[in-house]
Amino acid sequence: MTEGWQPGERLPSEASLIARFGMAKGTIREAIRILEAQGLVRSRTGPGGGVFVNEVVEERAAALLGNYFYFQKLTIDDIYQVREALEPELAANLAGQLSDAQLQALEAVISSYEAPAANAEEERDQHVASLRFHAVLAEMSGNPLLRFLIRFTANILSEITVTRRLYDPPNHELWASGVAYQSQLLAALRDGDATVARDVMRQHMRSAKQLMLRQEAVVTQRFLTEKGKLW
Amino acid sequence: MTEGWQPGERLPSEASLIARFGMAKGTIREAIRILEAQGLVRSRTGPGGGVFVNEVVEERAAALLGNYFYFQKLTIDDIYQVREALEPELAANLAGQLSDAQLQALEAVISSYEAPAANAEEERDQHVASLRFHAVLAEMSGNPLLRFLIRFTANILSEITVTRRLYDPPNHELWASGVAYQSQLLAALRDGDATVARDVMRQHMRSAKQLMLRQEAVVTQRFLTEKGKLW
DNA sequence: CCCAATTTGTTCGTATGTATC
DNA sequence: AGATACATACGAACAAATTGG
Repeated sequence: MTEGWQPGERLPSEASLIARFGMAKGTIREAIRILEAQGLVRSRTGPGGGVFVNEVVEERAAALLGNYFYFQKLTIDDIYQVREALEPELAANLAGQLSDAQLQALEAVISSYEAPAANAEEERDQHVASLRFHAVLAEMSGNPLLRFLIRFTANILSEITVTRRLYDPPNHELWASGVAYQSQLLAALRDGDATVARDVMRQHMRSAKQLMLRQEAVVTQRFLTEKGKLW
Repeated sequence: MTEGWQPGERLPSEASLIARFGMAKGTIREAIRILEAQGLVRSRTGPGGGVFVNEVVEERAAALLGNYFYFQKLTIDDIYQVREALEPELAANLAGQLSDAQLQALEAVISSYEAPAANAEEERDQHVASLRFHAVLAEMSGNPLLRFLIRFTANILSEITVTRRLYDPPNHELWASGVAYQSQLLAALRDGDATVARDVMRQHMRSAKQLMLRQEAVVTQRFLTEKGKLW
């Protein structure tokens, strides 16, 4: 950071770091691992290889933050309290701002679960896909903080849904109301009506929270893994 | 994680990990460093020492997440959009829930900046302390996610304020309105009036945002003038 | 206060894997 | 196909820190 290195730039080779700091290879390598674990650098072997500055990607940041909440006892209530605050804000923010291509992308997500699920596996996939709607929507926000937080919370919920099998037994009510709210929301976004978009999203959150609570409030006692990831 | 180890429990010694995985000492140590960088373990030398499972602490989680936003270039607008959504929710949530001791703790924070600052250094400290009010308030929330997010955003703002010297020149208006809003908020929290608490906090956020944006504009102008860059 | 045992921390030399030219 | 320039891995030795006798 103090050197002002940008993503893609190469750090000095192991050999030169050894010389520069007067330390042994093992020590230097441990230091590099510390940076690598944080997602700040990546290393490549071979000629032209080396250690390179890396822009921390969302997946890594979310996984690292997930480690923190592995030890906290998050409830469905906790997560939805935050979602109820953030999601309507996002909806209002994006109303009238989306291109036709973006609106079509959102429609495509909805269409992936507008038909009733035939079995438990499909039910699970639709559950995850309906949370993916929010991740896709957040992706369209110009606010990196809001975007990250909404995708992170949706991801946690997706994790809980999959690992705790909250999709089983099938909840037709949750499925139907979710599709209805998201369709209404899409219309409001297209119309550019921020107030309606905010209200619909707020109702959507409150409704989903109640239905999820009914499926049973459960804590996250698990690392975020690839399973159930939205990206 | 798969072994179900809890914070405080000891991992196998380096020697046994070397034997168990059939790898060299350096390789095992790099693996441990990866866990340590994430805040998941800590290691101690000496007899009775070793590598221990560690509950990821908030500071570490915030620092790791901060690495992500180091590359995302957040604006004052971005941060306040999230604060405007989350802080009123927290205020409403805590109304009527705080003990006398907690209310007094909040009063103590406010009192640290209710007298006008004498110089720039004091001005800076008061700026930071007024953000600390929100961190202390969030600490009292039973929602770990909401608590973390509010403390994280307040921390980012505190950093921006200090590194970009947003406290200079002194802004008497920001200082006075901040104290007034926080005092009103405290009264509402004591009265247990969630609606008023939410509204006061919302107003506080909107006001603070406007004033911060004005400070930012001042800083930008000063920067451009100092550099002699005109366009 | 010192010594011995235990465990992580560091060093150095060597060998291997991998990607590029 | 082979030389080269990197990171990766190994193993043995030594250093430092901590605890208990």
